[in-house]
Amino acid sequence: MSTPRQSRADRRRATEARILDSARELFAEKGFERTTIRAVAAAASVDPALVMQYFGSKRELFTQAVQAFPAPLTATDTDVLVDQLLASLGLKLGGLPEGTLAMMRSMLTDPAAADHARAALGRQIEGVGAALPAAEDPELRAALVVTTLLGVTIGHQLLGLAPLREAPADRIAALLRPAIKALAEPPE
Amino acid sequence: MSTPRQSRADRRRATEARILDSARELFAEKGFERTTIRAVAAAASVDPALVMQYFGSKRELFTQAVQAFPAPLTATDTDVLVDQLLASLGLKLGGLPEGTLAMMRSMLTDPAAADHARAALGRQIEGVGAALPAAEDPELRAALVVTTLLGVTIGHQLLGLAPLREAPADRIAALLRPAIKALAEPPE
DNA sequence: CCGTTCGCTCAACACTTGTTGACCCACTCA
DNA sequence: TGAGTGGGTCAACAAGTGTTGAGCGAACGG
Repeated sequence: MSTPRQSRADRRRATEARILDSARELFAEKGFERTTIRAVAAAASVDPALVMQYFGSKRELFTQAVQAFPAPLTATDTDVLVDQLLASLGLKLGGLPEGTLAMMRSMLTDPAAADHARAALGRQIEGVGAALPAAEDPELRAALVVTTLLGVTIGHQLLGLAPLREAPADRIAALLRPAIKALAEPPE
Repeated sequence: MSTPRQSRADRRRATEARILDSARELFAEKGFERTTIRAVAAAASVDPALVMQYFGSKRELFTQAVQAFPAPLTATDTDVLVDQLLASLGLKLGGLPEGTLAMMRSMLTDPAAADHARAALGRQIEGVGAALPAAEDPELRAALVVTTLLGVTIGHQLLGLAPLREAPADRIAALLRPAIKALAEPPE
């Protein structure tokens, strides 16, 4: 029993990761406001003070636990773009990363999260807009594409609407594809 | 000065309405959690205790201030349906009623609001589904239609994304229409 | 082997929140 | 005019929050 199975540094890293995981999960489930440091600490089997010691503040914990929306896309072909979008917005197996869900969950009620989300969605819109064929109002079209997928994701992942929860992912994608294309391409 | 300009009952009704208006506004702007009874009372130039006396609890105040999503639609023709949807989801002049915005704002972070929203959206989906032409998966299509418009509304009214804020409402409606129709009608 | 580091806990503070009961006073009405 | 109703305020409580500083004890390093 002279040497412990884990070094001090290992334990330290493990605890920090455990806290971060619990935080991500709770933030994704309940949002920023309703998630308390004490609850995160309890979920990670740790004292609340330790969370503060490691992350400094609840805000900073949130920032570290959450991850931004998926990186902006780069595609030139509309079909490829649609594929990328459908894939990136969580319709695939396993859903979105929990950090992204946490971000989205708090987007409407937390000013800082709202800023973050606005910026990330803005970048996403910019990326999609650049990839759109030379149509009128590419930015507006891109914004509609992105917010459409945002709405479906919210209804699916955050609200858990029954028709969406029960439908197979590729069926949703198949139905969504023509709609996205209609937004992306000039119908005239 | 023997008779006041307003009867006691009138004043009573007026202050109650003032409280309700302030509450609606604040709930719509900051959501349930971040809106405090004290802030509502201050906005209505009234003592916090009076808010409690009139509405019993913060929850009850929220319930009374908020109003559900628009009533389910009844339409048999797809084009008419699309018109109704575009009109009902706040793209028209003046935007959505503040009570509905309050509901949507708190939808993702407040369990009670989430229940309410799920139910209302469910009814809306049911209504749209019933109006859809006899296609495959009418409920799923309806859910996609509704969540699509939900996403655009969130991006527009709650997040204030620039491309949507700056675009004229009928332009948005014009671009959205083919997409909605693509969701509603079997492409095959 | 012993002093030191450091991961971690304990107890408490300061503050905000929803909520309550006692109270005041202008209006009502007999 | 005088008792009483009721709109409205004041001060306080109890619970929960983020946050902090002192301290314990096991792992570390010489």
